[in-house]
Amino acid sequence: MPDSRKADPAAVKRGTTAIDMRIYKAVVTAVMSHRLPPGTHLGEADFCELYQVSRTTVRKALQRLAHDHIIELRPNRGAVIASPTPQQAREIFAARRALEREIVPLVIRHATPESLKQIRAALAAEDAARRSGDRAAWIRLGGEFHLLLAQLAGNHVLLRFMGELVSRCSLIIALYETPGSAMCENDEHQDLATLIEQGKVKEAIHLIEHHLLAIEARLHLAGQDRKVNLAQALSGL
Amino acid sequence: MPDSRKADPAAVKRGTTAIDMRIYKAVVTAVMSHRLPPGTHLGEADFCELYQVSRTTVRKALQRLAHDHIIELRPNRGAVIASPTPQQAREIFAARRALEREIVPLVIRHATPESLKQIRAALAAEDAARRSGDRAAWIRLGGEFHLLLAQLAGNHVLLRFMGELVSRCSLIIALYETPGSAMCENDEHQDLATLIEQGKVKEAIHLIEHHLLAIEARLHLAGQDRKVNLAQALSGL
DNA sequence: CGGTCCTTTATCGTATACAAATTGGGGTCA
DNA sequence: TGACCCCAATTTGTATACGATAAAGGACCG
Repeated sequence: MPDSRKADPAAVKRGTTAIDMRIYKAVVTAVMSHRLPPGTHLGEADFCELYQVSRTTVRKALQRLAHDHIIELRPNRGAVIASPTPQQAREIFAARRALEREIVPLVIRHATPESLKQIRAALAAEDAARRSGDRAAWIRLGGEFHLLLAQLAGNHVLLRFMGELVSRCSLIIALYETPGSAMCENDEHQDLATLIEQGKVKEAIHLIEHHLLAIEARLHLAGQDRKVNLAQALSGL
Repeated sequence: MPDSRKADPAAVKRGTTAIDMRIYKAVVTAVMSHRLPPGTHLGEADFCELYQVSRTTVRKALQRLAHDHIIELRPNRGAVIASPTPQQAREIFAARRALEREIVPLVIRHATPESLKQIRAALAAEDAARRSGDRAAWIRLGGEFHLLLAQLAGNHVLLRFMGELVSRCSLIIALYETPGSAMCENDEHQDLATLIEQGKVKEAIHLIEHHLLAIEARLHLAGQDRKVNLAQALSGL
C-alpha cells in the first residue's frame, strides 16, 4: 500500500516542495528584467493556471514576495508589483551603500582564482548582453553582478539582504530612470573588478560608493509616483 | 444577513485581519526574551488552540518567521526555533556591525529632543528591568534598544533588517553565551546615548563597534554546528 | 440628463477536508 | 534477547469550498 503510486497527480507532485520557490524566483527575475513594471496587478488565478497549482501554493509565494517588499499585498484587492516612493528609494540606496561597503573588502579578502574567474565571466555576459541589444538581460545581469559580489563575500546574510535591495532597485530604476542614460555603467563594473584583482581595498570601496551614488543621481526622485500600464504586465508573464 | 455573526469565532474575529502578525510578534518577543530556546519544536496545532484560528493563519505566520530565519521549517517534520551555527553567528554579527555603523550617524543627524527622550526612556526601562531582576525583560529590552536606534535613524529598510538580526542574535546568545557574563552592558548603552546627545559621530561609531565586538567576544563560537542544539533543545520544551 | 444607490460579479481571506509522510510502538523471527 | 519489519497514529502539505469584501454596472430618482 505505501508504495502504490497514484497515477494522475504523480508526475506533477514529484518534486513539488519547491514550486512556490519557482514562482518566487520567476517574479524576481521578471522584476529584475523590467518585464513586470511597478503597479502591475498579479492575480492569483493566473499563477494557478500557469503552474498548475492551487491558490494555497501561489499565496505562499506571494506572501514571501510581499515580505521582501517586491510586491504589495492590499487587503481584499490583490497583489501589485511594488512602487517604491522617492523616500523609500533614498532609504534603499542608503542601505545598499552600507552593505556594499562591507561586501567589497570581504570579496577582496576571500578572493580566489575561482572567484575572480566568476567575476570576469559575469562581466563578459553583461557585456555580451549589452552589445547584442538584449536590454532585459543586460539590466538583469547588471543587478546580478552586484549579487555575485555579495555571494563571493561569503556572508549569507548580506547576500540575502542584497537580493532584496537589488530587486527593489530594479523597481526604482524602472520608475525614475531618465530615458537616455545607461543604468549600470559596464565600465565601472570592469574597473571595480580590476581593483578587486589588485587588492586595492580603499580604492574599491570608493569606487563602489561612487558607482551607487551615480546610479542614484541619474534618477529624478523629485516627482511623485506615476501610473502603470497593464499591457506590459501580461506580455511579461 | 451581513450582521449575522457566527457564535464562537466572533469575539476573536473583530478587528483581527492581522492575527498572523500577532503570532509572528509573539514568537519574536518570546525569542528575544529567551523564553523560546533554539531547537524548540513549534506544532501548528498548539497555535491553533492558543489563538483560536485555523492552521492556514498559523502557517502564514510560521512562514514569515522562517523567511526571517527565526524558525526553521523542515519538510514534513514541522517547525523548530532556529539554531544558528557558529559560522552563521559570525556572519550575523558582521552584518550587524555594517548596519549599525550606518545607523549611528543617522541617529545623530536626525536627533531631536523627542528622540533623545525616547533613548533615555529606553535606557531607564532597561535599567529598571536589570535592577528588578526580570532577566527576560532585561534581555529583550537590551535588544530593543538597538532597534530603537534603527527606528530613530529614519530608514525603514535598515530597521527591518535590524529587526531580523537582533532576533537572531538573541538565539545566538542563548546558544553560545558564557554563563557568568552580562550580555548587553547597560553602561555601554548609556555611554552611547551620551555620545549621541553630544553629536560625537566618530566616537559613537567606535563605541558601537566595540560594543558589538565585545558581545561577540563573550560567546564561545569555537565548536562547530554539530553538537550545539540537542542539549538545549530538550531543556527548552 | 446626471448623480446616487443598489445589485451583481469577481476576487480575496479563512476554514475545513483529504492525502502523504514521518515517527513511534508492537510483533515476529533469528 | 536483540534486531528488524510492519502497522497505526499523529502531523504536515495541498486542494477545495464557503463567506466576505470591494469594484462595476444598471436602474431609479432628482
